[in-house]
Amino acid sequence: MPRIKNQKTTRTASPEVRKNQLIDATIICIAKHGISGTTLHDVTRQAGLSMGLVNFHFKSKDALFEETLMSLAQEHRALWMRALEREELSAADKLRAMVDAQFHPRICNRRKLAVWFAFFGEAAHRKSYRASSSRFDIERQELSAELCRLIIADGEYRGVDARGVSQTLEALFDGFWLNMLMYPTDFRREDMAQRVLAYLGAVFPDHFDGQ
Amino acid sequence: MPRIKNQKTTRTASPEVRKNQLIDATIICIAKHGISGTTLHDVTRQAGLSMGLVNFHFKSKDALFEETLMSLAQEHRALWMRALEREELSAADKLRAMVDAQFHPRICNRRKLAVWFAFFGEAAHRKSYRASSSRFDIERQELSAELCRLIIADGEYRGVDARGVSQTLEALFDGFWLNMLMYPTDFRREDMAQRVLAYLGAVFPDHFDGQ
DNA sequence: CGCCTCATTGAATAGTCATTCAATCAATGA
DNA sequence: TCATTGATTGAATGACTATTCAATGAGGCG
Repeated sequence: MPRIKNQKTTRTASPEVRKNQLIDATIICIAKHGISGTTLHDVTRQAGLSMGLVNFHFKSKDALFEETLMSLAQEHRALWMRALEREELSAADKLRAMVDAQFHPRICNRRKLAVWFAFFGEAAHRKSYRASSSRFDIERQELSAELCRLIIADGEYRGVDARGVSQTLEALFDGFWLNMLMYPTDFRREDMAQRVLAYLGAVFPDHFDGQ
Repeated sequence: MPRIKNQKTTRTASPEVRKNQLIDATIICIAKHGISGTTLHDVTRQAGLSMGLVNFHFKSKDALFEETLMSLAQEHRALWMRALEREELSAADKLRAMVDAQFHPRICNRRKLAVWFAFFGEAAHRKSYRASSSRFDIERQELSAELCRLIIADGEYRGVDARGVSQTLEALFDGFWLNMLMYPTDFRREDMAQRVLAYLGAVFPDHFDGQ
């Protein structure tokens, strides 16, 4: 197998490589020890680098944490965005794809969920964390409400509120995530997408039939 | 107005009074500064007491935090338990009462929600936090599943899974809580109970009619 | 009134940790 | 080869904080 040149282990590397390396290490450390228990010593050891590097590549520990959250949020967004850009899909199929994305193993696993909720726990009193996640959350909320509107029009559903359904969806996503993190044996990843689809089936029976 | 004797401000007070005072102060501080940002100096100042008192009344800062979480969990449990103990209520009414309890202003307010999620954020890596909340969560999960079973039998609903509905309910509770904390203007407390009832109406139309 | 018990105080202690920085080292181009 | 640039190291610094404890004070009881 031919190696890509950049992957050779050199002592020095480009800032971008190092930043990603530190962000990855931060995710592992926060998942293991939480935000309050994660020290720069832990992070740099996990990354196999020396202490001073964080403050060389990032303005501060806080900045590292912010970029870590941002990186999670971007990864998440990229996943659900891909489905929505496929013009050939119906509104219902796009919504189905959003559900799948939400429970995709790349973002919906123990480690990442632990980090998400570690940040949510701090978000209440840290504007910057709230800002990072809210930007994409609002965007997704609007897109899913729009999809619901299309489905309601298409199925001529009476007494169903698009905004209500999309907010309920959002709550289901977050709530299942939390319970998967806390009670992984009761809330298994493979079942959760089905649970959400069952909800959609109850609200939009013509578009999401049972099972 | 006659004062109750114990409320007189004396320099010394019973350990129980002091512990509650410190727990209340802890809730305020965690809501304001998060778990990592809450120091014993903050807590004791908030409580109007001196630094050394925490380690006199509690084994450690950690123990104070654990008892704070426990106190939140107990308060929560007391609220939904009260409804379930009223034998004259139907299963559907009991479920309705659980929904109301979940969004009761005494527990469902910005301050308390911030503290709940601060603890959830740490729960991933702290067994003691997980244990505190899981004990009651599991109890409630089983009770709500039992209520769903009764409703399904009573309404002869086909293709509805009691466990699935109760897990979905749990996710809705947690998910709406999180979104109320993060986006209070979009997710207003008064509407959230309605959203949950709308879900129940979609699943059990004969027991929870629209509105 | 004293005495005793126990809550309370806050300064001292010991430990942790983010951040800084002078020195070192690798790579690149002249 | 040498010089320059920029990444890397890790010990030193300084700030912060949980915990301890000796001294103090209040309340209750004989």
